[in-house]
Amino acid sequence: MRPTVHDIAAAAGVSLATVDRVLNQRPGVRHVTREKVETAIREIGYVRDVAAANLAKGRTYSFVFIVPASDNSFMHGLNAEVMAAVARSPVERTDIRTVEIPAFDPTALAAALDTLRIERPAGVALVATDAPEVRDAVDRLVQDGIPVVTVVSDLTGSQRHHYAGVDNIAAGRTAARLLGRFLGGAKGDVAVLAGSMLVRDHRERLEGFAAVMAEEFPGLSILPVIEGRDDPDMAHMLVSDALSKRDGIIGVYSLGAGNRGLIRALKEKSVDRALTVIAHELTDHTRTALLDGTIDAILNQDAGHEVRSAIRVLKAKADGLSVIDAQERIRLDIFLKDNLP
Amino acid sequence: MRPTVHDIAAAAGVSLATVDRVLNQRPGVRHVTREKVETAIREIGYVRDVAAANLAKGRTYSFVFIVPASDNSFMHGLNAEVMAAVARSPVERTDIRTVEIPAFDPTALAAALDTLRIERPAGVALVATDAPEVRDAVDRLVQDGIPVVTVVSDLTGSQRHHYAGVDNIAAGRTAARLLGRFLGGAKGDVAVLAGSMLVRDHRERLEGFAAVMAEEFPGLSILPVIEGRDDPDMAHMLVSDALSKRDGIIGVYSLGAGNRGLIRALKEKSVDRALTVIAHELTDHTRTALLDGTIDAILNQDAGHEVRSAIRVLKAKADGLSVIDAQERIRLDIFLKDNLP
DNA sequence: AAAAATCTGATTTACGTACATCAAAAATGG
DNA sequence: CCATTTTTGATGTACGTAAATCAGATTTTT
Repeated sequence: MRPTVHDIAAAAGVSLATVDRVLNQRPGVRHVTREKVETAIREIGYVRDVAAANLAKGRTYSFVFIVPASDNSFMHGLNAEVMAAVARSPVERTDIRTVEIPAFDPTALAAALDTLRIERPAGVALVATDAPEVRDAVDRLVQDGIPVVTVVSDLTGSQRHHYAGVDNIAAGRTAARLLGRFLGGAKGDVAVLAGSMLVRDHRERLEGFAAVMAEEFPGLSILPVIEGRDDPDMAHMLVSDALSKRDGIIGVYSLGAGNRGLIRALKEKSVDRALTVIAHELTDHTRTALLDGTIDAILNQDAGHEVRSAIRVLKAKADGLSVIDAQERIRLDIFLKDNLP
Repeated sequence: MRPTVHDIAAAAGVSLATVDRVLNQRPGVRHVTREKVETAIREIGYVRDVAAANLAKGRTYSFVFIVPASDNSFMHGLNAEVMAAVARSPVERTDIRTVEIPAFDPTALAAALDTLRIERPAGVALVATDAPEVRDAVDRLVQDGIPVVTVVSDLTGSQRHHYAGVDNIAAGRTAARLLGRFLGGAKGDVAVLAGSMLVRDHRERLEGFAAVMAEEFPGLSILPVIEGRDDPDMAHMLVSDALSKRDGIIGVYSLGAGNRGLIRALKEKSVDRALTVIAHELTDHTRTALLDGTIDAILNQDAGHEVRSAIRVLKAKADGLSVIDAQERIRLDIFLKDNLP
C-alpha cells in the first residue's frame, strides 16, 4: 500500500493538520516543523493521490482554448477536436471553454489573454501568433502562475510551459528530402506555395525546405514563394499562372493550407506533364489527391493529438506533476498512398 | 455539476441502496425497478465517477504483460517501456507485472496465458505468437471476462479486445513505395532481409511490400527472401554473400530486427556501389546509419506508445469505458535524416 | 510575569462511490 | 390470511485528501 498523509503524520511525529498545512503550503507552520514533515515525505516516498485530492477539492480544471477563426480545413479540424474534448470534459473533471479570435491579429490575441488574467482559469492553450505583444501577454499569464501551452504554432522566446505541435523546420527539411529523392537526379524548378510569410510556421517550413534543397539537391532551384493566403481560389490562380509561365517546374511543395485550389490547378495542368508534389495537412481533399496520384506525399500534424496533449500537459502543470516527454512529442506524420489512416 | 448517484435516486424515486444495486449489478432488485433506475440514469446522463469509485473500492488495476525473451534492440526497448510504466504504476493505481517467456514458443505462451485464468488479473497484454493454441488460450481468457490486448504482433481471429501495434501490411506497402520512388525509374534487383517467415509481422510486411512492387514498380524484382533470424551475425553473413553474388542489387528492404549485421555488411560493400536501403525499427544503430547515409529511411513503431496505449485500453475495458479510437491507433513512423526525434 | 501573537493538535465534515447491515415493506406461496 | 420470501429503504463506514474550526501549547512582545 502506498503511504498516505496519516503515515507522514506518524513518521514526522506531527498531527494531520500540520501535514496538511505543509502539503498545501498553508501558513502557520514553523520552519523546523515544516522541514521535519518534508523530510518524512521524502523518506517514506509519499506521493499525493491526485484522484482523491481532486475529489476532496471538488475540483474541476477550467481550461481555455484560444483558437483563430480561420476558415480552412485544418482549423476546422482543430476546432472539431477541441469540441470533442469538450464533450469528454465532464468525465475528465475538466471544463473547457473555447475563445475564438480573428486570425493573424496579435492585438486581439493579446487582449484575450489579458482578459484571462482576471478570470484565472486553471490553464490556457492558444494557437500563437508570433508577435511581441502576444509574447508579453503570455509571459504575464505565466507570471500569474497560470499554465500556458501553445498549440500548432509556437511562441519562441516566451515563457509558455509547453508547445504541442510539430517542429516546422524539420517538416520543411523532410519535405525537401522527399521531393528531392522522389525526383531522382532530375534538374528543374520547384514551386513553393505558402499561406503567408508572416506566419511563423510557414517561414520555418520554408527555411528547412530551402536549407536541405541547397545542401543536397543543387540540381533543383526554388522559385520565388507563391503566397496564396491559405485561400483556395487565390492558390488556384497563382499556381495555374506559375505552371503556365514556367515549364521548367517539376516539383511543388505546398506548405500551407488551402490545398483545394492547388489540387484543381494541378489537375488542369498536369495532363501533359509529370509533377512531383508534397503537401501539408491531411484533409478530405488532400487525401483524395494523394490516392489519385496528384499528390505524392502528405506531411501532417494530428490535431487530435495536439489537443489531447495540450490538455494532458495543462492538467499535469495544474497538479504540479511531471509529464512523459516522449508521449507529448507531436510527431510529423508522413503519409503515402499506402499508410493512410 | 455532473449528476451523482443521489440524483439518480431522486429521479427514479428509489433509495440510494437500490441505485447502488443496479449500478453494480447486485441481486435483489425487481425487474421493473431496475428498468426505472436505468431509465433515470440514461435520462439525466449519469456517468460514474471512476476516480471516486476506485477510491472507494481501494482498487488497483493489476495488469500482466507477457513479453518474449528476445535479444534484440526492439524487444529491449519494449521491455524498457514496460518497466517505465511499472515505475509510474503506483501513481496510476496500477500494478503491472511482466512475465517473460521464450520467443516464438506458442506452447509456453499458451501455458502462461492459462496460468492467468486462475490469477485473474484486471487485464493482460501480450506480444502474440501466431498459433492456434495461443488463439485458444486468449479466447479462454476473454471468455473468463478478462480484458486482453495484443501488442506489437496481433492475433487475428482471436477475440482479443484490442491490438496496440502497426498495420504491417501497410508498413510493407509503404516501404515498397518509398524504395521504388527513391530509386527513380532504375531497373534492378531488390534484396529483402527478414527475421523469419514464421513470424506473422514479417510475413505481412513482405506481403505488402511484394504487392506494391509488383503493381507499381515492374522494373524492380524481388530476390528470394533472406532469413537472418533477427541475428546480427547471421544477417551480416547472408547479406554480404548476397551482395557479392548479385551485382544487380540496387535496393534493400530490411523488415525485421538485427539490423546491426546488415549495416556492417552494407558499409563493407557499398564503397563501390550505391544502394537504397529501407529498414525497420529505430535503434541506436539504425539511427546512426540513417544519419551517415547507409540507410535511406526507417519505418518505426513507437514501443512507448504501444505500451501506454495498451495500458489505457486495458484500464478502459476494466472500467467498462470506451476508448478514443484515434488516440489508440498506433501510427507507422517514417523517419528520414531530417525528422528524427 | 502577564498579554498577545504565533504555532500546533484534535476533530469534524465533505467529495462521490462501494459495500455491508438491519429493518421495513411488498410480493408471493400455500 | 398468514407465513415466507423477495425487494426496498435507511443508515453507517470506508477510501485518501482538503479544509475548516477551536482548543491548547509555544513563543514573542510588552
